[in-house]
Amino acid sequence: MARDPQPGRDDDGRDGARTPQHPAPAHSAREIAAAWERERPGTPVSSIGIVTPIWQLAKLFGDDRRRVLARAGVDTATLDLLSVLRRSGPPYALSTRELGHRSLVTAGAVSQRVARAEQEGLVTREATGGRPRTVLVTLTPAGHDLVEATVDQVLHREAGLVAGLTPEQQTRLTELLHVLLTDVQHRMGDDRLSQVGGE
Amino acid sequence: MARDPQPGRDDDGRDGARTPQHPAPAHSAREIAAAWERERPGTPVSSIGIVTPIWQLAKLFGDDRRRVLARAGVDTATLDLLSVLRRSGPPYALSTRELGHRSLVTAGAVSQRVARAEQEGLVTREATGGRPRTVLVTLTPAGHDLVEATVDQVLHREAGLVAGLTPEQQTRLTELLHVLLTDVQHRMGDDRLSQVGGE
DNA sequence: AGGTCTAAATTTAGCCCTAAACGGATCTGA
DNA sequence: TCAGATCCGTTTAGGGCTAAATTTAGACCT
Repeated sequence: MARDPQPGRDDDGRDGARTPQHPAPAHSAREIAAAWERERPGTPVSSIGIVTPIWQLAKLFGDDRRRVLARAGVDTATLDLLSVLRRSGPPYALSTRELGHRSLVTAGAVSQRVARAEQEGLVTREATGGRPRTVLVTLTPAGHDLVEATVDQVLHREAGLVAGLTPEQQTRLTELLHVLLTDVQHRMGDDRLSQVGGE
Repeated sequence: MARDPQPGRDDDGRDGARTPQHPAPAHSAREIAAAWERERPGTPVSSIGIVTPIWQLAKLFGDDRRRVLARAGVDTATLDLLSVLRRSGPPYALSTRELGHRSLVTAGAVSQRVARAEQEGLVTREATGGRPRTVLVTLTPAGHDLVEATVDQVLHREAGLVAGLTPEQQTRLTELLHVLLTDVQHRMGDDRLSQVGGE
């Protein structure tokens, strides 16, 4: 969720963003937590300061990346697939199972991504007689070229977006995010924890 | 259309494992950056330590929230809409424009969200003869009840997910995320910056 | 060997979103 | 007064994803 507190007084009203359609504002985690406290005293707001900005940043980064890649005629899901293969090094081939693990998407999503990329000649798919049934996805020269032509653009752009933080802040943020991510992955592993926990 | 939490599925008593399909692993930002360096020396990897974990955390939190809410028969987009209205306080009404701003989605998405929620009797929509053409969306008692019945579950669950960080770490992370978010929003405002800049 | 079990990939149904085209009403200026 | 510029909201086209059903081919057992 992402939202804000008060309808009335505000500060924006300036400039008209050029970006496609959507607006920019979106209110801060601080304001959202305050609004819950005001409307529903006792609401457990402690996680909002972390979860909300993470969600908002992911949305902003994701939308931005999609727009940058649209110019190159690729979509983010395809570039993600190709990048994973490219990064894995020669022979640039992985099983669909491995692809799902590394991209955090379901097997069905991998199947569809690969089918689209194969259609465009960016990867090939071959059934190796693995144990139960392993399918190996391999990067084609065209796929390799596409990664080379776009990945620096994306990373360079994103480096610019986080450049507002000092090197020390970037380091500290990276560390904290790493700790949180590791811990969250661990907790999700043992789900059935409190899952919903009721009141 | 209102959907029930967990339909029929009763034939098989045994279950317990909850996680639907997808795996857990996913490589860390550190490994990803190292892989790019190894495969393509010179790749601008400086942003990976920040952007990648943010993206992964948003995915994990989002998937988790969707599963928690599915039990209550709601989807995340609808709860987001209802929450924004609920938090705005009496009379629990906002324009579609304002809704888009606060949820970071396009006008088209707002239109669809409201249409679905209206269909389920969670909000009402009325054209006020505002300036150019303003549509006011108002929370119904049913919508209000749904928020009350679910929002604590979600927030409580998420508080548990970030509980692995010490209070000091949580505070520091909240601060850094806030700074980064503010800065990124500012930079996105003056787009046309380097946009693609690449070579 | 033959029958079942199981793991992996694919297919299907349904949802949500963005971008762009559209529809309508207000305001502006000649 | 009327054309045109604007500004909003809605609609449409198409993409991507999850969850669940389905298919497929080794593995295991008797």
